[in-house]
Amino acid sequence: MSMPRQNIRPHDERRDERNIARLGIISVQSRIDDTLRNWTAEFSIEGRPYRVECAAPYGRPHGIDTDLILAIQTLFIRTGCPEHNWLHTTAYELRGVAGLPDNGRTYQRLKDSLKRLWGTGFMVAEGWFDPQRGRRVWSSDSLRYIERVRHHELDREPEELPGLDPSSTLSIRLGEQLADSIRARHVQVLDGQLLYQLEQPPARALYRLLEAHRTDAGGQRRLLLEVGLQDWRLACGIQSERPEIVRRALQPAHDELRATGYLRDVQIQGRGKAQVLSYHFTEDDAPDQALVELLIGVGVSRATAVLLATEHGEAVETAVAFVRHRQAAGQVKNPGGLVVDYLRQPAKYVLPERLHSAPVDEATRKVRALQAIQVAEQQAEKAVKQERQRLAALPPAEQFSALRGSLKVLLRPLGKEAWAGLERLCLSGQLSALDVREEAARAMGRLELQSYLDDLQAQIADAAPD
DNA sequence: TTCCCTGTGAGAAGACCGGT
DNA sequence: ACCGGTCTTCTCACAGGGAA
Repeated sequence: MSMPRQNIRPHDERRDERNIARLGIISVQSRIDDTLRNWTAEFSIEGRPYRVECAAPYGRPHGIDTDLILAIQTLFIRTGCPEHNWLHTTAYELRGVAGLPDNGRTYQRLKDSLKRLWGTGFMVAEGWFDPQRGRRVWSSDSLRYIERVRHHELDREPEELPGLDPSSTLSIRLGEQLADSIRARHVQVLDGQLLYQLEQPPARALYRLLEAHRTDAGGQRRLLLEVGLQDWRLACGIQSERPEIVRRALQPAHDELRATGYLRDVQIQGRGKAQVLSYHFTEDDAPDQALVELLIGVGVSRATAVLLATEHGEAVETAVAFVRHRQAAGQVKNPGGLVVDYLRQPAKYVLPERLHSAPVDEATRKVRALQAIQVAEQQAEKAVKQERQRLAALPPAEQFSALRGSLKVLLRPLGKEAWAGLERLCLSGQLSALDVREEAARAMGRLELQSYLDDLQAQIADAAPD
């Protein structure tokens, strides 16, 4: 059972760690030879070398695995990137954020996908950009997308990854480096609207890959990306070495990305293995990319953000500041909508005094775009705190019933009798359900759940002599 | 079930190269 | 410059099997 949080709609932006996205671990192909369990790729994009060695006992990740890893990272960031690296969610929520249809087959695919992602381990040599030190680290390291997957069924003993169903509760522990890198803000923002428009998984995967590679070390998004076919084949995880097959695999994705306006053009020059692909991105007419990122950060789609930044220029900063101010003061149901409305009809709104600001220079603006991400995360944290306050104010019985689900998951090993005892203590107010849940969650994060449960059991036995 | 992605192979066309 | 041999790459057709 996850903490109540702002629901993510299909059109909201997705977050994605950029280092690993560049490695091409997840193939853009929709089908793949799953007998291939080990592979090594060495390639170079925009002059940056990459070397990856992978083992995937359940087959190489591909197709919807991209959607899933985006959903996992997005949800992890929304819950404030907890230090224990666990994401507690449900198969239903994950499916929704991944943009997959809600039917029986999806849950089977979700299970397969999680297994592939969890099973895939990789050694990365070179090309690891350390955001803390602001430079590339030239060492090799073993990484994993997902460290553990736990699936809890409320009334059944846990099994190893049993079949997922919509009501099941799912806990995913992100790989250490992945989580650390996300915390260090080495993330890219992907346009949910665009992801939603792209019908085929290869097109979505290619969009993610292009975004990761088009951004240079300074954070600037290039308008042209030129890649050698051989390098790009490895970056995309296309298995065939035949140049015409590689092109054929990319063709539908190129068509889709052009049709949605993300790419202006794709040119292919040369012949055979010496071919070079030139991706021409649509010129964002917005004079300043930071403004666009700022808007996306409050939930505006990329297309709309580009439009607004073009039309309104620096007023965007005031608008975003206004919405942040409103958010901090109370509830804003739809921050994206409020920003749009503010920009279109500023007369409707009264601006607080301190938000009237002088025009700022380029550097300040970039810093602010970064801050916007941090602010969004602080907002999420704040929402969690507010929810905690609301729960704390409830009478014991109501508090218990509100938390019943998550307690049941956390404390499942207690057994029926102790559970009944716990219920009595919580209902009578002798124990606070909220405290119990928080302590249990903390204990779980420190891998000390068992000793906590033992303590709790003793407490229950003392308090309720039969 | 149908659809269509992907790998394979045949044959044709092109690129490359050394010899005349 | 021309030729012939060889290797690469392209187009096309087709089959298998995973996705919807």
